[in-house]
Amino acid sequence: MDYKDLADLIFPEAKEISYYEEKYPRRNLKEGAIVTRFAPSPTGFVHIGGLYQSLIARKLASQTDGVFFLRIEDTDQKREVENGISEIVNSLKDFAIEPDEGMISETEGKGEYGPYKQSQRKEIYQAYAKYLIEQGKAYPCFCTPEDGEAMRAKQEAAKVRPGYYGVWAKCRNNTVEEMVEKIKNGESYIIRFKSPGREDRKIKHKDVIKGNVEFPENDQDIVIIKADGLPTYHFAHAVDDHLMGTTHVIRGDEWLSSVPLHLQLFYELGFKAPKYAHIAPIMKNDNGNKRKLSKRKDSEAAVSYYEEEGIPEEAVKEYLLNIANSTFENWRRANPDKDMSEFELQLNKMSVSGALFDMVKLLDVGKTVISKFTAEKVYDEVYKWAKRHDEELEKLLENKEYSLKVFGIERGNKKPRKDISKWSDVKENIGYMYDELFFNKQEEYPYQVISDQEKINQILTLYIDKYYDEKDDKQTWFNKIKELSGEMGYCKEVKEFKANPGMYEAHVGDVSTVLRVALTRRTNTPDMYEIMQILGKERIAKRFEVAKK
RNA sequence: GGCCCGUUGGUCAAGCGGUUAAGACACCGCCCUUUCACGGCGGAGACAUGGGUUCGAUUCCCGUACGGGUCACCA
Repeated sequence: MDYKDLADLIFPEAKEISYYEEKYPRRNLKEGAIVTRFAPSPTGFVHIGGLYQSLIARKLASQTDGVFFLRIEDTDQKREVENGISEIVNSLKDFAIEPDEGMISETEGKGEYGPYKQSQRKEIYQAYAKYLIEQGKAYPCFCTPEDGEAMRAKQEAAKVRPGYYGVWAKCRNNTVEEMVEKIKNGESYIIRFKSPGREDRKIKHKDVIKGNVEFPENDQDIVIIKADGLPTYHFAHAVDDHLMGTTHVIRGDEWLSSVPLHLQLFYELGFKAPKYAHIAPIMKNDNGNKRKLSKRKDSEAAVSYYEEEGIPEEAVKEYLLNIANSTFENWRRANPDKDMSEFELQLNKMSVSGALFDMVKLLDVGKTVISKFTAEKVYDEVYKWAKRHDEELEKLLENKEYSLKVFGIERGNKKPRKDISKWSDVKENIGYMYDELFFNKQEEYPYQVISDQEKINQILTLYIDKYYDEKDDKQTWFNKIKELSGEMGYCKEVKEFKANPGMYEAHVGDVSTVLRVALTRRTNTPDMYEIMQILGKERIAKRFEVAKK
């Protein structure tokens, strides 16, 4: 009886690993090409951190003519969620991050290195587990979960390091005969890796982001195949990333402390280890404490939040790129019109510690991004968003020709307006351009300096009857407001007004404010000349009548 | 608790032995011949802490404090 017999008894059906090594040949890519992946579990919505990782992975692969694939890690059926894969696929799609290979729907994948869903790779993992058993590098463990708990309790009481290692690894020293007998008696078991490591030895590792780190060697006999026959994360990671030709493992830094184990696994399996890039998480300030953005507590942790708010995907990605490489900001200023795909991301310039998520900054990026959109693009995006989230707005936007005019105000010039940072702002920002919204709302008129209704009525009447002409150019239009101010006894020039305090009751700006407020019920709007042009005299007159009450 | 990692203005961050310690967002003021936004100019605001090493430490070493991560048949 030897390890070979044991291996055959445990996995009689498993193929030789040479079969898989041939089936998945090394990728034929140019020197320096990065092969990487996003490997989430289908446990619910995609986290902003996941999007961050995929964005970085996608960029790196694209920059080097490499490959980016999507692998689904569904080895824990307990945590699985319905339509979990579609959720992930669609989220990436929403942000225009397209994998070259991997899952493309709940059930289908594309690419030569699949299946890309771990639950469908069971036989592969078992083949490699069998291979380890044959070499005496893995063994069946008959300890029950209850045994494990008891062991931990004992370790805790004795104040020793917890885990399945050394003298605590009861099943590691069973003879082959004992193991075979237990299996034949029908005892249930799992497969553990027989770690050759020693805790008193150090291992040095250079992480692409974190730099040099030093850890004790791994000496835990970790589980590689669970009772359900599926692998644990660690084992699946080693087998998959080897077979799929991953050159760079980009993942959250909660994995950093598993590196000694992973390196050991790769070594004992005879695989070449990939490079590791451990990304710091995106944090949130919670009452003065930094903590990871949490799926439970923080709505902004889910990428769906950004779609719901109407923050353009470009803005979210630019913001994320900002966090990833601070040089991005400079690049963007130097290249305001280039596509962000032209920016070259550098992994080793990524921050070692987690950045606090800054919504204010994101929205600032958003308004800059939107300011560069054409009216047509703004219209399309707002309309698309409204269809999903705002029926009332959607109806208004059905008048495309008119809406394009509205979105065209102060847009397309050198200094475009920057007043929209997300699509959910739109209704509030320009809703008054639509009569349906304007007249249906019972809002106050927030007059400022000139607030006497008599005076206001006088201004409105004079303006519409005597001064306003649709054919005026902007200068003439403005001169007329000055004239009106003069006629009302107000100062025609702001500078003069300021130079002679107390001399005038109000100035031309205050008169403009009256017009603006009567027209829009806002104290701040885009260029009033353009607004009037779009509204037309008849609608202006009607609004003034209503304002006069 | 053990083991790792980190700590530059409110936030994101350059700098890595000698700098007036960049820049961005936010904030404040002024200007831009009507508001707001944009833009321009200016302002306030930082090297966690104690010891070393050094002619000189934000930069190097050690300790302390604080923060984060990790110690599953979850990923």
